[in-house]
Amino acid sequence: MSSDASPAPAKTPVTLREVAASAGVSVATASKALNGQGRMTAETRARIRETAQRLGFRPNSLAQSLLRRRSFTVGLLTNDTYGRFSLPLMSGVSDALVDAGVSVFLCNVEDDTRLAQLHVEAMLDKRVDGIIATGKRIDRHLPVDLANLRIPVIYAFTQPDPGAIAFVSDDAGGARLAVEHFCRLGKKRIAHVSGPSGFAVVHARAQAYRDVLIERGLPVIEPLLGAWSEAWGHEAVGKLFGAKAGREGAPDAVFCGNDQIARGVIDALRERGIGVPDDVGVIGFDNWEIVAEATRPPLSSVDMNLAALGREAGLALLSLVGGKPAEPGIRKLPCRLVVRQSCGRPPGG
Amino acid sequence: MSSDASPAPAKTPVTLREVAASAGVSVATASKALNGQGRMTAETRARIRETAQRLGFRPNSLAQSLLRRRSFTVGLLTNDTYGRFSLPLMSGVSDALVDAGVSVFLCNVEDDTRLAQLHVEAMLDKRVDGIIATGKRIDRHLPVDLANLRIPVIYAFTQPDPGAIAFVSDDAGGARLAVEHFCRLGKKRIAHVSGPSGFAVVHARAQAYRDVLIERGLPVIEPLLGAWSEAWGHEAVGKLFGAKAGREGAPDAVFCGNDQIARGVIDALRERGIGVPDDVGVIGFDNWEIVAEATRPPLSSVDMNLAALGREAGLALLSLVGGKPAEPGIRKLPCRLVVRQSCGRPPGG
DNA sequence: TCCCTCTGAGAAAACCTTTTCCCAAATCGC
DNA sequence: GCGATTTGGGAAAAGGTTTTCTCAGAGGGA
Repeated sequence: MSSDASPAPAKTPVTLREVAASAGVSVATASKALNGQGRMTAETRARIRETAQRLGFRPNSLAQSLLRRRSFTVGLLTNDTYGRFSLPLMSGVSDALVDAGVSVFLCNVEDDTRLAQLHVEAMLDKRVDGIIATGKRIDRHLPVDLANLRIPVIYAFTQPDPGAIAFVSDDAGGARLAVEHFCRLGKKRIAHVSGPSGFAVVHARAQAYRDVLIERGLPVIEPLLGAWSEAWGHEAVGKLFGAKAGREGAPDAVFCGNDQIARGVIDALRERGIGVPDDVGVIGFDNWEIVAEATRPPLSSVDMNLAALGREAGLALLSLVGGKPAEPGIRKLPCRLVVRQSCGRPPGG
Repeated sequence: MSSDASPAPAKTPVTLREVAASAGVSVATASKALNGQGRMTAETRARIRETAQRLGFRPNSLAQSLLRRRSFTVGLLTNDTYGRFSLPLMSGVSDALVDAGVSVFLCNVEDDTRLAQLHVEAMLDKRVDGIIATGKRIDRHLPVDLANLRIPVIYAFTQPDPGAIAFVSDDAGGARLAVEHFCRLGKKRIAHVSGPSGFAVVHARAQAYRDVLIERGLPVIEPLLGAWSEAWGHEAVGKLFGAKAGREGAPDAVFCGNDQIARGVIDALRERGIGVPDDVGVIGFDNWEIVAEATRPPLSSVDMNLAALGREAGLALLSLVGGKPAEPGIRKLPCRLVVRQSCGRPPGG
């Protein structure tokens, strides 16, 4: 009974002091034994370690943080309510940090300045080692100023402050991927339907679209800019394919600014009796799997690799926290084309 | 120059000791002044407060936590990668806690037991005050055992351990809302298409569906159970509306188990030339706005009030952390019907 | 004037860990 | 056998705050 070895669910966590007492040494020695510091006989070290193990000792992270002036904690600020973009990103961040023992505070601040301020202050009070700012769209600022915070800040998939470090997807590169894929499939008249002209990414992708077509000597159809919605995709098909029954001059491929637009395009094409992918190929953007896979046919789409982006942002923050300086600026990470069925098969394939 | 009042971005945070020194009192007095404790002249208290303000003093939360044995931090565990369910829930949790100064660690553990274990231990080491467990579907367990944790655990929208406290949506009530709405609209033949029969919620909703119809003396069409997908909704229409051209005996309303199924149903009805909502009304479940609003016509849907559910869970955890005992058990929170256009208008309305 | 009570404020312990310094004993060289 | 070095381990400070206890002085009553 006295040698009960089962790790009883202690009501209060066991401290280093108790381990030391139980092993018959001082707390200093116990600390050194567990951290591989100091000098002592192998026997002493082993005994202390065994005691700690038996008692289920886990160092109090709060005390460590207080001493080291590092909380092993970072804040992730987002305004993406449904988390469609920020959760994959967050997974990447978390993934990069968990091995370093760093946990992530997630704060969804919507677009509420007061709320954002409140959360930032709470995080500062808790002595987070750094902050990652992210959002639902690359072009929009978060409703709070993170510029002079005395802790490192990394921007990921959101509009950075000048002089800051930011990770974003290479939208132009992603667009090239899509359009070049259409070219390889032998498409000759490739159209582009995208979101509102107020977004910088819309223009970046549109320009890349034009560049590829010009390089290949294919006709450029002026991109149709509208909204990020299915309804707009639907409407755009009306403009592209017109009232004329003949398919002379009509596109044989449509590259869309996001998956919802693509979905609207596909639905509208079906309503007109135009087959996807046989008559017209379609590629979306975002690779929002739950939508892309449910589309009929399953939608090919450009994936922004948000998890990888999050991982990079996490590692960069870690390095900054570790004291390594880093160049300010915007780092673009490559996209990746996920081919499903909506874009068509290679000719003769 | 010496009276520079601008709150300079100090490189290192100002401590209570500095405030005390600057105000010419001891740290004990300073602490008491700022916390409204102890006895001192109003003048002294005001002077200390003013000094703290001027210096931009913010108490180090780590030191406070160490002393109070409370970190003002909770962990939120989820396995919902895209966060469709957990982010609205998380917003509610966060909302309930932010005013109490409590921050939330979000850990997405996918379905990886090792990862889950790792995160839970990290949170325990950081002395979180409690944990909220949530998931993407109410029926599934998280891949980690939270039963004997010596800190309070609340389950929200996920399968709880026996003897635990859980908050879930009232699925039967939500189903009643939908079916009764159809009844009020004068629908006579109401069908139900839902997800896999492996889910308890599927049966709860199906039973509520039957109950309402029986109460009203309307015919019960045996619910069609399949998958949570558009494809299944599409397929189910084939079964419900058969090959027979006549609409004798065919449903005039379909209540769907989620919005994706509903979407599939609507698409399939359109393909058959059946009008929504004029010929057949459709109601979905989840009220996933980004889908429901993009559907043509916009989809009426049962909303599970996830943010409210998160808020309740947060408050319950707070109360538990505060030492107030609570009955174990499952609390069901009411759903709410969001009426858009897919269900139809009242007769003569 | 003396004793008692109140008032305002400070000293110190506590929370838990890490790290620097220090000391006694043991070992080594000669 | 004696001084110098190494070895094993402990005492104490530090990190920033809160809280309890203590204490000097002021004011009141007799």
